This record gives sequence, structure tokens and C-alpha cells, in this order.
Amino acid sequence: MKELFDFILRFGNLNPQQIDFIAGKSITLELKKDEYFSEAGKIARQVGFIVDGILRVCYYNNQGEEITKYFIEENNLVVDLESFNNEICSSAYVQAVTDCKMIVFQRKDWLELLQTIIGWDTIVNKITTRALMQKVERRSPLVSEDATTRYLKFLEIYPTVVNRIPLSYIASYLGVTQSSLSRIRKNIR
Amino acid sequence: MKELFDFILRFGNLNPQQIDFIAGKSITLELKKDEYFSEAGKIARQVGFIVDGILRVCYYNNQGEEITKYFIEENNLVVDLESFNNEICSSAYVQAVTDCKMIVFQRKDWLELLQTIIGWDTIVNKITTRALMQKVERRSPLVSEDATTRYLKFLEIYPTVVNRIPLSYIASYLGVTQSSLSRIRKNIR
DNA sequence: GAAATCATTTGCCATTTGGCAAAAAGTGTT
DNA sequence: AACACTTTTTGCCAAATGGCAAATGATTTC
Repeated sequence: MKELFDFILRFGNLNPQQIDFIAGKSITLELKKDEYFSEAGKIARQVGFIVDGILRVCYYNNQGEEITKYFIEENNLVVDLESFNNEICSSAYVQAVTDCKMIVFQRKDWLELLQTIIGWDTIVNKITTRALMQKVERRSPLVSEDATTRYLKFLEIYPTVVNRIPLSYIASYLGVTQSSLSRIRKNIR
Repeated sequence: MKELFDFILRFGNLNPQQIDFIAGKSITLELKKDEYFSEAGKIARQVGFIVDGILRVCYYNNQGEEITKYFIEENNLVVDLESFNNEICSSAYVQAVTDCKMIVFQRKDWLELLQTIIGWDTIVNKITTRALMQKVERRSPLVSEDATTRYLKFLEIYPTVVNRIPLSYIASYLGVTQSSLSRIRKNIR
């Protein structure tokens, strides 16, 4: 629980009562590798905080290829925002890439927090905006780079992730085939 | 001015006094093709609304190649968010791709609006979040597609833009060379 | 620890895209 | 209409990446 509030309090202040109230609404969740936090075709009804482990957001394109949109590491919030906010079906999967320990809030509790705790909405907005900007900054530059440069950028952005996840996921994140990525990796060393 | 409030009021309600107050803080700005709305190395101190015209956000990578991050069409707000919010130098240019008519708010006026008008921050947050999500949704899929598919997606997303801007800008948005894009375009028809 | 399963690497060749330079087409100016 | 200027197209060839299948390596299961 400490990790969660260390994270939250970087974006604003809360008094001890408020912290307790938030903590009281949380539940813990353990996901095994490959299990889903939320799924395409369903409505996301949870906000999660990753205490330990890595998740990824992925989907399938019209040729059935699996595409990883991004990875999310420990000490970050995870939510399928469009689905959660608008109560519409998601088009993506949020999947545990390693075993994960999470702290989770159900939708109705989360909404109650937003209405109850003064300043909570501002904190949540800051976290959301920052996360979205980060996604743009991370993924967007890949479009204009060749495969080797993409991989090098991946290493910069996710230094702690490389050795904990299968090559195929990295390939599907970078928009490169697995075999190409394998060759690229060989050439770099 | 009508266009601006048509846009804003899709995200929340404002009474006539509030609308007048906001309008009173605005100024109009005309940009000629190729002029900058904000520049790399400077701090963005304006929020703009495009009444007519197209802007793009672009930067130069370490090989001096010009890269277009995205286009912004009429009836949208434009701001270099990271620079504006944190008062730090930007790394990107926001440039008029066609002649543009804009409505602009200076930073201090914008901040005053945020403090003065109840609910304005909520509206701005909704607009910001939506715009950021849109950026992710538009640019991210390009990573995993080949050049032809990228161009077709571009046509879907920016149907009104294609014939108003030079081919080279589209190429630099799609991460494809100009000559490749020219060939792709030929093969499609 | 052998078998089965899954992940990664490699070889071979096809396809796509890039790089460069010249030609063609389009625009605006006088 | 002729000129300069910019944008787009094209030809030629090189380089990068993909597709497929087999080989190798790693991990799990019994």
C-alpha cells in the first residue's frame, strides 16, 4: 500500500483520513502470467495499481496479428480509459506479462472517491494527462525510425523490462517480426 | 467565435456571462502558411483554436530529418501542452500548413479563466484527455502497418486534409519517404 | 532425466522500402 | 509566353525487412 500512496502523493496532497478512506476502498489482486486484467469485448470496471509485475495492452488487427500497444510496469496505474469512462466495450486486452501483484478499485468505489474526496479529481487528472502524454511520446517516434533504432529506443524507455518478457512481445510492440528482431539483437552486441 | 463555443459547449455547460468573459479574453490571430504558432526552444505561452486552416506539430530528429507528429484541423484547440503547462522550452514546432485563422488566449488570461470560471477546469480537462487519447489512437497503429496501410489509415483519419497539404508532410507523418509515398499513391488508384 | 512444450535463432529467398538524381508536372511572376 | 521555383513522379539499384521452415536452445512436466 505504501507504493500506491508514494505514487499518488507525487501528484497532490491528501490528509491521513483521506488516505485511509481511499485505502479502505481498495482490494488486492494477484494475476498469473498471461491472465487478463481487462478484455476486448467487455467493459473495464476496474482501476489497478501495479505493485509488482508487468502488464501489456494488446489487440488483434484485421489480419489476426497480435499487436502490443504498450507495456506498463510496477508503480503505475492501469485502466482501459475509454472503456472505463464511457462504459463501452473495449477493443483491447490488458494482460499480465509476468505474475502481478495489484491494488484494485472497483468502478463504483472509484467514482465514489471522486465525489467524496476534495482534490482527488485534480490528482487523477494529473496522473491521467501525464500517462497519456507519455504514451504519445513513447510510441509516436517509432513510426519514423528503422527497426534497429526502434529497438534501441525500447531499451531506453523500458530498461527493466527487456529480460522479463518474451521477444515476441517486444517485436509486436515495435512493429517488427520476431525473426527480424532476433537478427537485430544479434547485430547490436 | 461561434465555432469556438460550439466546440467548447460539447464538453460542458457555461452561462452567457461566462461565455462573454471567456470571449473577452480572446484575441484573433492570422497565420500565413509556414509561419509558426510556437517554436522549438521557446516556451509556448498561447492556447489557440483553429477557426480555419491546418496546423502541424513537427520536430527534427538527430539526423536532421523533419518529422510530423500530427496534423490539427479546424475546430480544434492547439497548445504545446508540456511546454505551456510546465513553462519549459518546447522541442517541437507548431506550424501553419495552410493560411490559418485562429482565436488565441495568452497564458495569463487562460490561467485566470481557470481560476475564475467554475467548471472551466473540468471542461478543459475533458478536452485535453480526449485530444491526447485521439493522438495515441491515431499514431500508435501506424507502427505495426506497412506503408500502404499507413497511407490508407491517414486518408481515413484526415479525409479533408489530403489535398490541402504537400506530399512531403504526409510522408514525414507516416514515416515513409516522399518517393515511396508517391509510388504507393500511384498503385492505389 | 527424458519427453514434451515453448521460445529463439538461423538459412534461404521474396518483397518492400530507401537513396539518389533526373525528368516531369504544377505554380506564380513578370 | 517565358522564366524561375517548387512539388511530384520516375528509373535504377542497394539495403532493410518479411515469410516460412527447420534447427537450436530453454523450460516445464511427468
